[in-house]
Amino acid sequence: MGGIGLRERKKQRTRRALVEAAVRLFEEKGFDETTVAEIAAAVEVAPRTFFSYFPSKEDVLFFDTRSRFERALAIIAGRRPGEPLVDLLVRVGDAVLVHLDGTLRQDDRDTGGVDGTEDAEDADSAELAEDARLALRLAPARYDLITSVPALQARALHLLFDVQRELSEALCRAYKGELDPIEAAAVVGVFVGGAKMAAMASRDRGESPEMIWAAARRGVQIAVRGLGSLDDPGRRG
Amino acid sequence: MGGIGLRERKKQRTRRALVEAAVRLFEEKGFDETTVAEIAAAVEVAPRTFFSYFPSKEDVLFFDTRSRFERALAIIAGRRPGEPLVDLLVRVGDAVLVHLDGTLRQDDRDTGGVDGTEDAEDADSAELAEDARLALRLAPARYDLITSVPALQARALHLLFDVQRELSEALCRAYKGELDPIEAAAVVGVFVGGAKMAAMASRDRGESPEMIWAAARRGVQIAVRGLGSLDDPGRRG
DNA sequence: CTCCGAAGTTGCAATGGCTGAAAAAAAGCA
DNA sequence: TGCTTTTTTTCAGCCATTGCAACTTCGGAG
Repeated sequence: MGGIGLRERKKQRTRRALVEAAVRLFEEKGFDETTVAEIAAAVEVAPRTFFSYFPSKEDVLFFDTRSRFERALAIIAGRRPGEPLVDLLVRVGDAVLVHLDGTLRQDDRDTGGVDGTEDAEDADSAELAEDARLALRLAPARYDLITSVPALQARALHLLFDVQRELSEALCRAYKGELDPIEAAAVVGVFVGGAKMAAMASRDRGESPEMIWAAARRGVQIAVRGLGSLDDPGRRG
Repeated sequence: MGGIGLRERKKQRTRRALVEAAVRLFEEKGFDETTVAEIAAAVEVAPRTFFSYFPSKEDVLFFDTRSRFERALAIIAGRRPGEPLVDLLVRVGDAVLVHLDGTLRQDDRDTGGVDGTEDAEDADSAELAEDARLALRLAPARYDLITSVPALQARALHLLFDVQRELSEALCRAYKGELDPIEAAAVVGVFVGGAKMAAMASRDRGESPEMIWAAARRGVQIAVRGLGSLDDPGRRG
């Protein structure tokens, strides 16, 4: 069921056209001021069709969340033997967030026991690369929108939450015997929570992308060392 | 502007009636199957009036979030001199989450420089107590709804996110010179993230309320000790 | 090459959340 | 009681989202 054939190709093209039109319109007129009908019209599709591609107006902005996230799962499943928890988490974080190339390069069918027939796999990875290209192009606009439109922020948080759950399970599996389910969940929550809030705080202060990234790293560092370490008198020394 | 007078009292009564009717209907027929019109009808108000009390159908379930959260802010602002970060956070967590009494008792206008005239303050705290009573009564239903209805879960996550931001700022103020804004945000993210995901994992496994609470504590513990501590060979000893 | 079935698209109609504006009712006050 | 301020109600309407049935297109058999 992967995807060859004219049909599938056309579908993907429409999907991306919808994403692109949506982002452009959201930027130009604002999210609330843009109607689904307008997005559909821009792509010359019936409004009804929009909803066969995306479950809601918000979701069009998260078209690649699933595949991005599956990379993360694969990395966890492919834990290197004896790899310490923190190292693995950092690898996952980098892979997911650097989000630029990665999918564009083609050298990483490393991990996870996945499936796929010959043709289908080629077609799929082509689509994946195309999606990555699109994501790259839309990245700044998307970022602005998600951080400034409440409805999109809410959607993002909810998606992230669900992702975290699945990551927990994967982590638990990868560290069977070392982490119980509760611990695994806590680990993911602590890690993601620290990075997320630190980055957000940095962003709120109007800092540059580099500084936001640095803030996220500091957040992770605090997660790794533990809150207790902040109480030590005479740190910063 | 606090609230004495028939007018204000009536308003609060209507507000609570809306909450109560909404929760009852959501439980009976499901969230999606309940219309705002029905909730309004149950309280004998015009549908339009519902939206002058709550900005959305979801928000009716979070009627006391704001005041609950303000307690948290007050506790942070009232940091005991020299109190270690972790201790304060635990106090905040307990105060907010035990959520049962607390507001019902009347012995805690301790912290934070707030305002209020004589009468208004009395009236307000009466309302607060009434809200707490209502919250207590609705707690189980509310819990079920929020954890099972996606729209409500999303709303809860978004509210929590905004709260975390403000908590970060408060923390930064309470530990001026000890925590910079990024650190403060990371601290809150790590703490809340750990507790949240651990509790959720416990819940997902169908565990009892006590175990969920215990899980949250373990999440906090991991947040405090740091992820790094989990890599130490021979913990669990 | 043509015809069939699957997959996808469209149009239509309806539901229901949410909003703005202006009229009507209630509460507070002189 | 008569005037002012708040709230509620009415009314009209936008738009997201959905179910359904008709219609089109693609891919593959014969």
